[in-house]
Amino acid sequence: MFNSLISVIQGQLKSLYGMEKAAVELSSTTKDFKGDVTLVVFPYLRASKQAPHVTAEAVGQAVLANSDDVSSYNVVKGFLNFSLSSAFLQRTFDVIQHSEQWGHQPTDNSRQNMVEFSSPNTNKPLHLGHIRNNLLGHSVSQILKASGQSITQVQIINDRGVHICKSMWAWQQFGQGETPESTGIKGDHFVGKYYVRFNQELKKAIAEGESKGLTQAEAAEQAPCMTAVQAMLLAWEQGDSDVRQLWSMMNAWVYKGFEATYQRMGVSFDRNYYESDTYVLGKRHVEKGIEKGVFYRRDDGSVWIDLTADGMDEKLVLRSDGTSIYMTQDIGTAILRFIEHPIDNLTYVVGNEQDYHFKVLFLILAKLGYAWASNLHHLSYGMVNLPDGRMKSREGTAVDADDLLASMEIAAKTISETLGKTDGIAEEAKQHLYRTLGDGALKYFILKVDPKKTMVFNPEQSIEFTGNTGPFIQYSHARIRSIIRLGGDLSPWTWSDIEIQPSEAKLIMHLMAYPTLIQDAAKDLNPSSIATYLYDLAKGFNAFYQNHSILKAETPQIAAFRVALSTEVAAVLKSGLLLLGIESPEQM
RNA sequence: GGCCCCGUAGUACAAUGGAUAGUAUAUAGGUUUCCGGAACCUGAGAUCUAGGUUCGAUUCCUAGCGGGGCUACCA
Repeated sequence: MFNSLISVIQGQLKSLYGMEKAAVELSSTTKDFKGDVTLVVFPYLRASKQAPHVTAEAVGQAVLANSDDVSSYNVVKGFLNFSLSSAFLQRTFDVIQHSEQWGHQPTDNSRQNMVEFSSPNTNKPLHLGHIRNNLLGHSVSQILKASGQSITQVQIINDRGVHICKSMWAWQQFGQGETPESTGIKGDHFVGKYYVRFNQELKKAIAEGESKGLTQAEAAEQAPCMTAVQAMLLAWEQGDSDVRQLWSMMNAWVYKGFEATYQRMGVSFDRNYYESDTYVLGKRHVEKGIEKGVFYRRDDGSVWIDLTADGMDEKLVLRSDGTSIYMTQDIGTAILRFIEHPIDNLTYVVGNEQDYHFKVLFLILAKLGYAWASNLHHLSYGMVNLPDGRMKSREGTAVDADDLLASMEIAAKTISETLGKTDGIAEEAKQHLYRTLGDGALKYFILKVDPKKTMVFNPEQSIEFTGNTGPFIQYSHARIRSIIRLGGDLSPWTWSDIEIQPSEAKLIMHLMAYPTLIQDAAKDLNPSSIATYLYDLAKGFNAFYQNHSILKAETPQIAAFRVALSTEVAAVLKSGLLLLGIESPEQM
């Protein structure tokens, strides 16, 4: 929206100081100064050869004379503050009002991006760490879509390996044939129970080993349950039908459980990859890489890449027995995805403990000669800690995803009932509402934090519904919608009926920033900027609402304009919350 | 040890190199003739330390201190 103003400023900088295509950046004026947008003139002093305030004055005067976007200006030291004209605000609001979906770009099918997220192990239920991953993956996908990209959402499920064998072995030993159905336990929790059981056995065996003078590592290695699990893993690799059958059955239980959790969180995938299918991929590429001289084989048969010249280590890419590791699989899967799908970008949502892994992976793919290696992105997010420290699933301090979602819903119910605002809503709609509000609180609490930062999850604070929270924004939205409903039929209005008030101008400018915000959030893969924006918008509207009557405005035309403005604010609140995976109720 | 990330009010989070470092909680107070008070308004409270670059540094660079992660023929 500032394009014409920026080009006027550039034109004036040229005619005043002979600057060709000067960089012009406008920022919004700090609240304690008069004006709407600010140009910092320090960068132009070299060309103007004049004092900051003289330069600012000269530019201000020239721009005012040549642009009807601004109505006045003032100068404070090197800061040139413009006030936007009514004409500019009117044009801006007209554009917002007449756009199909303000802020969203139409999907450009030539911009294909694949987002991988979630990617759980199948031996235990999802926990709080997975929640951050899923919320980020879903939100970033929505943001990329809104920015105009075509998105494919995928996950790779770690369905094989030593972890699931531990659950399998424990179930075989102690399960006595019980199932999720027979016990009424959700499938993923059921399998997780046996993972815990295995670890109890292991702990006992280690204690026993240590008492015989073994080191902890030796004791763990020699523990009977561990050797049994290793044997089971080998049998799986060799395709042993009993083991495979057990494996399929237990994974199926887990998938059923996961599906319920995903649905509850509101996330979905266009395609699932399974590690049992992909773990052998990549070997062929390793062989080719050896021929190219990218990798080298050691005497024991293992294959490595030397990255010391790039400031990293030597990394293994194939074991000496010829089997794949994670890296091998990821090389193969990435190549496969670019062959199978017409994508030009691939984004991995994975925790920052794997920063090094992805650095190496991307470098290897570049060395193998794939041009798209520069279009691989790692959305690296920080861990979620509890107020008293790190979560540890083995110590039982992990926050279970299903429990957390359920308790948020209960908290929402309690608060809503206390406030007594849901009387008269049908019972079924109430259930949905509590869920929506609980989700809103949780999702906003997690997504408002910069993804790359380690965050503290405080259960008590996460169910707060006042202040900088999801329900605050949901409430603001619901209240606006309520007013609009009350308004009913409104008289027609034109700009000649309206004198835009300062707080209305602020709202228009806030709405104006939405498209750029989405583009920036997409570029940075960062939903937290959306959260901050929505909170500020809701707060700005509430301040306006406090001081100006909407339906009982001075004239019916002003009332109609304010309803129109409110409608656009509500639409952006709703649209922005959806980018965070949060619904906006009409009533709460 | 090596490599990477992070240090902002009591606590939790903001701040494309720009003005007097924002917001929420907690804390002290205020707003009932009014469309939804889950709201609004006011007060007090912070950039780990020492250098450097810059007209200007929470932001960039160096060193130190503190916290976390990675450093497996695990994923």
